Amino acid sequence: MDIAEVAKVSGLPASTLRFYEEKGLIKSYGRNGLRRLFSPNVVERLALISLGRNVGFSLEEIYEMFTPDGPVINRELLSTKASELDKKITELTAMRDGLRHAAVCQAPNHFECPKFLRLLSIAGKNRLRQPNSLKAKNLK
Amino acid sequence: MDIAEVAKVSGLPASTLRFYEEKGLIKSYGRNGLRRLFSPNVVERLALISLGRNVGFSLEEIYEMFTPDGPVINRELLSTKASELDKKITELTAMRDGLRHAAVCQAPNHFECPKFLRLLSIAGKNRLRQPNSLKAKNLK
DNA sequence: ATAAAAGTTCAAGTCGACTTGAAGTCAAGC
DNA sequence: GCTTGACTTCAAGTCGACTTGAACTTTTAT
Repeated sequence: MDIAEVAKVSGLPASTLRFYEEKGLIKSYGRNGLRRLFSPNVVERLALISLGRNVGFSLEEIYEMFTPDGPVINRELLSTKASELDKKITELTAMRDGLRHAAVCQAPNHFECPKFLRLLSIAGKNRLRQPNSLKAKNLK
Repeated sequence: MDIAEVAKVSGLPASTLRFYEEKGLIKSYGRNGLRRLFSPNVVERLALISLGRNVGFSLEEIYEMFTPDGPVINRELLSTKASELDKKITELTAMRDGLRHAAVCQAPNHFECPKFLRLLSIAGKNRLRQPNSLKAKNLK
């Protein structure tokens, strides 16, 4: 397949496909002149990448998970990521239920509704976000 | 509370708190000299913002959902966002199950495992990502 | 054989969400 | 009353994930 065809069936712009190839996320198996040639199964891989992006993984995480060096699959990493998703599903669920309730709740604002607060606090099991610079700061 | 205290209990750097205030996501109720004064319930609001960020909402979405103009709450928006989360939960769940399986699967790579592919294709109900420029392009 | 369409590289630009730096202002303890 | 440290503003920088533009090459359709 040429890049335009992959773009069409994947829904991703050609620029993104080039960018992904540069990052090692996909591969073309050769060239026709200058033009990249892709095998059809790149489409499946792109679907996986897109799904990964949608669930909040960075390109780097996706690379680590799905581009093993040699025949070695990092099973521990996969389990870890699965657990992270599990935690996130809890948060999403709490937020969803909170929103659904807020949509019908008559409280003047969300913070005066105990039900809303309780739903959200479920996600609060694993509380507030950590600053990016946590590690660096802690060294001092 | 002064900004350092809010930073401490929220786990967010002061720079982020200033940034959020500038964006209208939080408010200080006044100043002591130059210094901002925050009411304690800003902490609760910050927890909601952090949760929102964690579930993938942009600051703008969070603003729209939780900073009503006047007493009007946009209930339809909240329902819509709840449904988006529902869809996302489906994706997260599929990815989680795919990863959990891949972690123990003996197939040489994930794309040769029918179970992995089937799990992911569940999320494929709502398929590939759309290019940013979809609308613009379609006008022509 | 030639011109348009489609592809290529590489550098620079964009966008959201912050962070960092410089330069200045306060308030609190000594 | 003065230093020091916590705060302030505002501009600029950063990072990830792409996108865009310019200059160029190759098909491909006429």
